[in-house]
Amino acid sequence: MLSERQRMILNAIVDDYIRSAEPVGSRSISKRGDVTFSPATIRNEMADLEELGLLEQPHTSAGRIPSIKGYRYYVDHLVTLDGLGDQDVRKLRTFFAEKMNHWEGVIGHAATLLSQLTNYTSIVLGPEMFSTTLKHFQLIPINDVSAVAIIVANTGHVEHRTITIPDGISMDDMAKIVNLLNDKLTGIPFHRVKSVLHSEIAKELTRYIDHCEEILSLLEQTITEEQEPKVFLSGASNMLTQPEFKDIDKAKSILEMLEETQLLMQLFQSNPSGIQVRIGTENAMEAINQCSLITATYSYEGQSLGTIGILGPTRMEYGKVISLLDYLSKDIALLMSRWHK
Amino acid sequence: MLSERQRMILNAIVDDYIRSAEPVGSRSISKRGDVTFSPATIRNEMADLEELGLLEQPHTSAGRIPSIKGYRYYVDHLVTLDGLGDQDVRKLRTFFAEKMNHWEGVIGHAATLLSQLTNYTSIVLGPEMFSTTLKHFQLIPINDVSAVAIIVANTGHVEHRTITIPDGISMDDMAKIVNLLNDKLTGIPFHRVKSVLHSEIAKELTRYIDHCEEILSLLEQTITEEQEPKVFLSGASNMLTQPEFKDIDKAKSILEMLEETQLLMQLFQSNPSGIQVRIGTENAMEAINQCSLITATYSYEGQSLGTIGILGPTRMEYGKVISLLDYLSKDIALLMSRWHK
DNA sequence: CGTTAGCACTCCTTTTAAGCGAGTGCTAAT
DNA sequence: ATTAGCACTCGCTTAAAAGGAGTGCTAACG
Repeated sequence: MLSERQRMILNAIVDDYIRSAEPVGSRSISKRGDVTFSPATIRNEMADLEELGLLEQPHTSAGRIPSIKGYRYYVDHLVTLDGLGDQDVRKLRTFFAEKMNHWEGVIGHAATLLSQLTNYTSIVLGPEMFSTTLKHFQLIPINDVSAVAIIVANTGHVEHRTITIPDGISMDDMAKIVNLLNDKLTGIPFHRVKSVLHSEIAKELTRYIDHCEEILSLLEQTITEEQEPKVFLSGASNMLTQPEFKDIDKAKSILEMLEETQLLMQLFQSNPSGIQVRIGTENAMEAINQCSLITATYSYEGQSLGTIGILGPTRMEYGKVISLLDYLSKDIALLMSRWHK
Repeated sequence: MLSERQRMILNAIVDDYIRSAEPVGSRSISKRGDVTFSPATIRNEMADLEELGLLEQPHTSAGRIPSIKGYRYYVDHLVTLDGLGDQDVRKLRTFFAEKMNHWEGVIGHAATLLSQLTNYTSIVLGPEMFSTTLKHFQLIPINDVSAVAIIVANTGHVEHRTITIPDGISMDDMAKIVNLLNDKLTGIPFHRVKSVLHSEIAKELTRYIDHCEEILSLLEQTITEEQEPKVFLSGASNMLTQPEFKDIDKAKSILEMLEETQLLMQLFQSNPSGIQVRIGTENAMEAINQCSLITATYSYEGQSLGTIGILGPTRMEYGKVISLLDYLSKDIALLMSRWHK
């Protein structure tokens, strides 16, 4: 349990360090105004806080910087969430104003906005189709051997891919298949599509058409494989602004990680609804052990759909970022519900 | 006009500098084996080459490095295109083997491949729809007020966006409009869609439906706005590997530029078919004045469709990159023609 | 007893100086 | 025409010195 004074001092140190990126000394805290004790007193408290593991010293005779544990305490107990400035609010308001006609637009724009407002890197995961239902399925022939399969979800989400039509399947057959699929699958949640495809559709299909196994597995692939969400990244170069990454090698390993979509999705794996803060080594990923990741989920009809997140140095403006993510995730949810209500 | 010996020396200097990134001295050239003259002789020639503007000296008593003009001469007259190693060829072969079912897959994969094989940054522009024709147009209602418009090109390219249905337009009306559009627009090249929409469609539409101006402009937007090609980027972090960008600020300004899709498209603006090399300040963009950009167009039925490119330091392995781009652009063209023949 | 002034000490950072060495340009010899 | 020899330049590395921010401890103060 920390005393009130210790908490004030810890708060002051974290705030100062977030601004300056340099170890904070007792003198500078004493001069801040909000902590009215002398440097000597503050030094004593700082020694205690260091013993508790909340602060560390880069070397003897340097100021203190917050440890991971220190940031954690700050985030859990001290941070103030007033962080949205006038400009920020104005930009966020215009977020609604811009006409967006597909979700990629919304999500991509949100990513850009986040990185611009924070000067950190933003990572945004597009909506998962898990809880959405199939609205429409269609095959459009391109030529004799290939067709475009188009899948529309009830959220307006569209996926498509080109498939090769197996030999021995006529145009008529295709039309029948499409009708059958629309009959049976419309309104079915995507995560159940696969089983319905196997149980009901397979039987019907064998009646009409030969070679049905082939086309069935093709459709299965087409419909089920595309469920992985898309990742949007913005402001990766902002990482280079941070003094902690002036070392090219550190910067490089982070940027390399950011380029691997797979890894980013791993990073977002366990996202409980609401806002989550992962500080430094609390992140599983080696490359971002000196970073903090703050994520917020956006949801539609109570179901959490996707995630927006900010990656920055552990020395991050937690207050500002948290309130921004909170605000924007609700905005996105609202925007999506307006579309599809 | 350069003498044979001068060309050998220039070639040796460029080759050496590309490998080492350090100013090349007369002594080290003399020891290479392929230029059998003494350092003193080589020094004389180097002084001449500097006077011609092909070499420069970072400071007195340093070795020489190629100037922009020097690289230009190297690329135009000296470079050897044998650059594809065994591994490279093997990886390129597997490019065809992977199953790709939409063009984004091909293009994205090509970008990854290029950056991995070269350790530079690759930029790839997806196919322009300019010369392609409309294959199918469809509106799929999502709910009472919105629908998804889907546009399929004869190349299998699919675009979609959500539109809001204006008041006073019924489902029947929509169906009529879709039929009309498919009748009139199928087979029409995209660049002519707009005018056809205004001339023929507008007349017909006024007969059936009120409020037609509104929906017409909506459709026009939908169909014409989506023609801008998509940009794929890979290996941006490779820039940080190059010693010339160990300076964080230089690296940052380049990475920032790479994040702006608009700028990248500008960069590719004038792309005559075939391979183009732009060295250093030959690039219009300030941020990449210390970079070289090599681009190759890939085409389909004689019409150049899109561009693949490599961005690296001026000290780039021109031979290897040029042959690689040449090879891959033809591969992509072949792959696309196989789909749609 | 909590708080604060004073002071010696630590250690990082910046500055200055010296020496090294790769490379050049010129001259004279081959 | 080519090459060996040599004095000279200048960036880079290493070493030493100066500077300074900040601490921990002790003793004095209210």
